[in-house]
Amino acid sequence: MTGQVRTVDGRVAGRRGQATRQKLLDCLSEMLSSSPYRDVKVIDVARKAGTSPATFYQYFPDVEGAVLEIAEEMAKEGAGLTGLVAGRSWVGKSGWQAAEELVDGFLGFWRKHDAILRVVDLGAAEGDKRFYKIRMKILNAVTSSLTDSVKELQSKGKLDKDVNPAAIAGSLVAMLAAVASHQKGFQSWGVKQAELKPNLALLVHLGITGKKPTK
Amino acid sequence: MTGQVRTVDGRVAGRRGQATRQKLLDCLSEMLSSSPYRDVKVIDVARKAGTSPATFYQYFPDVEGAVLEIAEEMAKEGAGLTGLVAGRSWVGKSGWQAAEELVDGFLGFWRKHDAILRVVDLGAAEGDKRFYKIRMKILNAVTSSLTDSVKELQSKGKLDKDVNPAAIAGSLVAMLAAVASHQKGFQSWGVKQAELKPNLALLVHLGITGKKPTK
DNA sequence: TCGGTAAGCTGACGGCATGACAGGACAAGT
DNA sequence: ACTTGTCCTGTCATGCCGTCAGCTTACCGA
Repeated sequence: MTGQVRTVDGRVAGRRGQATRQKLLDCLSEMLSSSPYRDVKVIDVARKAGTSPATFYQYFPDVEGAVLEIAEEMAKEGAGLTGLVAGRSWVGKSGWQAAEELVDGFLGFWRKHDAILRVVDLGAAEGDKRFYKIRMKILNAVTSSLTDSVKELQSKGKLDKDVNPAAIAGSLVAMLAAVASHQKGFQSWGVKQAELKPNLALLVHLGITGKKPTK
Repeated sequence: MTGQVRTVDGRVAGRRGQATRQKLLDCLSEMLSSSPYRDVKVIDVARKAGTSPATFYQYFPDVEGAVLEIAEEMAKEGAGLTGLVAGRSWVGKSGWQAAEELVDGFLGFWRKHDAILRVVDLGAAEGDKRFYKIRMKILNAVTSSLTDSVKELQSKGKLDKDVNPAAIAGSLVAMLAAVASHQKGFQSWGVKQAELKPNLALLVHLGITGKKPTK
């Protein structure tokens, strides 16, 4: 299943090849953090990795292809985000704690991978199915768990029947992602980082349970 | 104040020049809707406008410069979004109506300008202050009004004192923007367009007032 | 009517990135 | 040393970028 790493022209990559490949990915990742996506050139990545453009094209069809690779890697790590929600109780104090930890974990993940995530976001918004799929993979990790939580509360009669669990969960997750992408934006509204989190947690808690949290 | 339109080399643009300039902007706008931002080339825009690349560079320093121009134009229109919130009452049935109309108006605006907005979003996320400023201009139109609404409810004692109005308002607006950018994403969770809006309105209402809406 | 002046446009050019290929360097086994 | 398959790069054709000089067009005052 874990098909060997292959070059563009079909050869299987050996140890040395994989190292070069990885180095190219690392350098690309670094460049994405420091310069606009539109201005990232193959030649710069290759130079940074101490190799030539031709080598780059041996392992990736183009910049986009390499970006997808990095994104895929990140998506694997993102699967772990499920743990932030799965099996959590949303009643009483533990509900508030669940909200806080969800916000914290999510923002941390997004901040860690912000450079690649904004490219994924762009690709998805532009309608590229490959990026779209990766974005879904990450968000689904959280959204589907949250959806289940909402459904459960609904079935216990603690929540109106006419809310759509998936819509609520999806919207809240989208909110977390958006806020994480533009954290700096809040500073111009006079909102500090530390203040942001509890307010996000409040919104999440309100959205999931329909009630104010008991802290 | 309304400085004349000027070419890159300082000449003032006459009627014909402004027409060409506008045509270039229109064509660029169209291209942004149909192809990835990264792949939009000056030569394509020029060809589409029936002119030459050199002409493009007479009016804009580069693609980014032209995009900023389009974005600025849109931001002016975005100022009208204030009307969706300003002077609204958030109590009782009118509160639910306010939430519904806010969601509707916001999603409509975002959908109308989705191509340019995703580029603005990217630029802002990458830390480009010019894009960032434009994004703020649009979001502020709604956010500051919403912030006022929250403050008012707070001063009347209808809302906890420890919530930060700006953080709440900003987060809700970010949510609306994010959901609008990725509306298609919700379909894969089995959420239809029409279902999405009332659920978003519910979240907005909950966030602003802290209470379930009375419909 | 006739220049004069500024606006408007483009052909052409050096420079650089792209993407493909063939051939040389290198490591490992025999 | 020889073979085999991996790995890298020099080189090349192509195409876009960004600039400039110079040509055409429109406007205006005499």
